[in-house]
Amino acid sequence: MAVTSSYDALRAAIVRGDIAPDARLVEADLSTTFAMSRGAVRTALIRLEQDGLVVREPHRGARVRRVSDAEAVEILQARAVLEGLAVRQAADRIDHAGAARLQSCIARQRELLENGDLLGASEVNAELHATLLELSGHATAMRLIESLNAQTVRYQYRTILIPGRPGASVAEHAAIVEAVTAGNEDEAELAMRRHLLNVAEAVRGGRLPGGIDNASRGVL
Amino acid sequence: MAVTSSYDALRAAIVRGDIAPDARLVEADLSTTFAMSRGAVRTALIRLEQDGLVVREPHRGARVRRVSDAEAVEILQARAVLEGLAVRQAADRIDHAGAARLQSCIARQRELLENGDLLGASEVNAELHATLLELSGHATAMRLIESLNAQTVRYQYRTILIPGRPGASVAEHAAIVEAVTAGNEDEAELAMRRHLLNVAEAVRGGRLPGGIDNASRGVL
DNA sequence: GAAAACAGAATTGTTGACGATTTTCGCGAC
DNA sequence: GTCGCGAAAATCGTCAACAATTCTGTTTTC
Repeated sequence: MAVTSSYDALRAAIVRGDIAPDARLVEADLSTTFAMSRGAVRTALIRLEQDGLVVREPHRGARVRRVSDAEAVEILQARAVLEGLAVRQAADRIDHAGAARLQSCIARQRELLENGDLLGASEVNAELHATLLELSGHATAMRLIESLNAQTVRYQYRTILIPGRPGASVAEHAAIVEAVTAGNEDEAELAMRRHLLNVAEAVRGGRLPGGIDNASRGVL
Repeated sequence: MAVTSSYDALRAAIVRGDIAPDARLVEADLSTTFAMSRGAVRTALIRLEQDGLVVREPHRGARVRRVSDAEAVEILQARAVLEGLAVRQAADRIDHAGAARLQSCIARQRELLENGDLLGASEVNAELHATLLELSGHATAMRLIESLNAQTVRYQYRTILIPGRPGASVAEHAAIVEAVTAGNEDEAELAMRRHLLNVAEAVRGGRLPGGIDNASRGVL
């Protein structure tokens, strides 16, 4: 079984939201909670800083980086064009097996949504994006998108709570999959960009109704 | 003034090409040549690994990462869409001062090229791209592109040696600047993508001075 | 003569302790 | 009451030494 390095463990904790933004990351504390030497924690923090998940100030320690709403929009814009590139390439080299996997995602997401399972639909959402990336075979785009996505998972749960957004999302996904399976590169890229720019717009403008904002912020 | 950290010094040496790809980076050696503690060198290597400039294998040390031709193409494709995003935003918020700076780049590049100064033209090329990024104000795109560019500077000198490429390049740059100064977002993005995908095509097909066959492929 | 086994060298990884810097907190002056 | 000031605590940064691992060259054995 995978010996979870201090890096992986810390990364997962931050991405998952177990550690809140701006929370201090004291090397000594982490070394005890993760049962690892301070040196190991230190290198993990350095790597995480380069990942953009952590900020370190000299002699002042590390904190998990808070990404502002404005920056989340920027990140989604970058993802939009990069995933556009990926699906373009996916459309170019799509085969029957790949198409089947994509269709499966769509079907399951639609079903989960009809049952009101927002969380499950969100998971399938991530799976769909991951599948598209894998089918693209574009290692560089994959690496960049993975890195960007890690910084904004916190926002996933906010956008999915915006009324009407899940329904629109599934329609947009269907359009992407349709274009990819048809081998239509231009349309695939366009559909992906539309989709992610819509999400960006939701983050930018779509202030969540009332107190749900704070609630979701604390939750994950 | 700026105490060049071990990280900056090593990074510059690798990016500049002073240290060849696949060259071993022994911590003890580096610590003496850079007059810094082994610990500092160690953290620098970790950061560089996360940057994608260095690979480290357990107990086997670090080497500067060699990027294959295929990967260089991928990186240029990623840059194409990201810089497309950047110039789109630059076109949105362009002003007189910014337009003047861009025109200056074009004029100087054209002049240098007429005098046969390929190296100078290449420098102005980098300056133009940097200026466009700065004018876009898109911090995220800037960060990503900077990181990608550091990995492929080695290829700059190969593409510029391909007959006909510098001339085409200046024309493509002019098209980009024209679209940006005109505030035409769609055309700016398209022109930038055409430009960088042409460079990618030159890297892919143009095995050094041998094949001039790179016709502009239908793009987007 | 070739392959396996072994010893020595080279290099990385880890640990613990110590120095440096920032932050915190108590205390006195105004 | 609060503002400044200094000492103590907390925390990071660095260093040297040691352990662990891989590499290299030599020797042994078949």
